[in-house]
Amino acid sequence: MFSERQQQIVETAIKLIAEKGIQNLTTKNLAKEIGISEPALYRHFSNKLEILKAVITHFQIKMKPALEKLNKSVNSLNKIESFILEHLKIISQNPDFAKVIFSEANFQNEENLILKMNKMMNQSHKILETVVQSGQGKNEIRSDISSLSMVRMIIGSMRLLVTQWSMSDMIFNLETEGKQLCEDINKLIVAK
Amino acid sequence: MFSERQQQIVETAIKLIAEKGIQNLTTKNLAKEIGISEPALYRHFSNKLEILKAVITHFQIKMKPALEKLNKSVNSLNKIESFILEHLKIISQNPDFAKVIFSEANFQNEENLILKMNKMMNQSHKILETVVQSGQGKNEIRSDISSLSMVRMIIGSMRLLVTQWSMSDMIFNLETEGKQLCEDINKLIVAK
DNA sequence: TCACTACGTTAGTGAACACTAACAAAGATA
DNA sequence: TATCTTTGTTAGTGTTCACTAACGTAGTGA
Repeated sequence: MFSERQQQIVETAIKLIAEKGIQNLTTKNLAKEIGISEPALYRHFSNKLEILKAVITHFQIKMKPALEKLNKSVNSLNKIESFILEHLKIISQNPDFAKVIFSEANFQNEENLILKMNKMMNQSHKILETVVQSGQGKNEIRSDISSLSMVRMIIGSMRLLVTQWSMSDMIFNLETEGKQLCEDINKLIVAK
Repeated sequence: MFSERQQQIVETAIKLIAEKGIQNLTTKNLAKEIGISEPALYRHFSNKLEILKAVITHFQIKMKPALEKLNKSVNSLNKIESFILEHLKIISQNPDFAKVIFSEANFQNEENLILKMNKMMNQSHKILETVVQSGQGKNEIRSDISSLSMVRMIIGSMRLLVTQWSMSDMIFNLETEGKQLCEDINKLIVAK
């Protein structure tokens, strides 16, 4: 789908945003970082907006495995644990993601980009909500709490963990800290 | 501390950011929205960065009451409920806040602004962590979960709720939904 | 009355922005 | 060999950016 050069452009764009925010993503900086001229960028993308769209598509592709691995578990609690840890694994392997992926506001000025980003997020939330509801049905997860609140707590704490990791300049191990969070979530939501 | 005109500038800046993101905050747009000329802005702030600093200070001032009301409760669970609901109350009264306050990445390009923003956030987190730990000591809150995880879940779910509210164009009632979340958090963390 | 301060204005600055016109050269195809 | 496509270059476009110089004027206090 994307040529090698296109992938290089997208990955460099993410790197630039991660370093100094969206305002650091200029065609000049992008071309310089790659080592080509500005007009060369336009041989691979028709304009800057297309590059940003490709950035989001890139996230979608990279994050997909985290959702696919859910089905390897049978138990709902294991599925939730897998959901969290697989996401954290991918993010810790691609540290630049952390700075960009949860900052929806970055793309706020372009209607299309927000929609694309929201769609991606909502998809994840719905999958997790299905898992929680199914777990409640099978009496693996406590049923006195709404699945909506549970999903908010699981995803909310995961996102905050990533934000803290990224803002602390990756000072702690994301996956280790994630396992601790998983254990604690597990204790809270398991059915008695 | 801030003159009336300065306050008007800060509030209009927040409005512009909320509408179309940080890239919509230009001196031209700001002056036009207020109804004065661009150079007039510079009679009240020496440059644009000072305006952004004032935006964060504005948040600090507006959010302060949410922390002060904590001491009106004795019970730890009530304190946590108050922490969440007072924050949500202020945000729902100032809807523009929602779009701006949790988008740390917006200010990523200016070292000083990130520090100022992080400091504000960490202060909140520490206060809440103290409340949780004290609640665990008094056996009001279950002690088999680390206070760090609890704080992450409470603040994480609260932030996600605000993000969802803001991204859905305030389609639901933030305070009503917040009360439901509080109830569910309460059930999860109360000591048995 | 006169000077000073506060707060506006118009008209403009250089720098940075996304993007383009025109051309060059290497490799594949006819 | 001749032509076309792909992918790069240099040199530039008009627009927008934050910010400034110079000036006007109403209100205040000596």
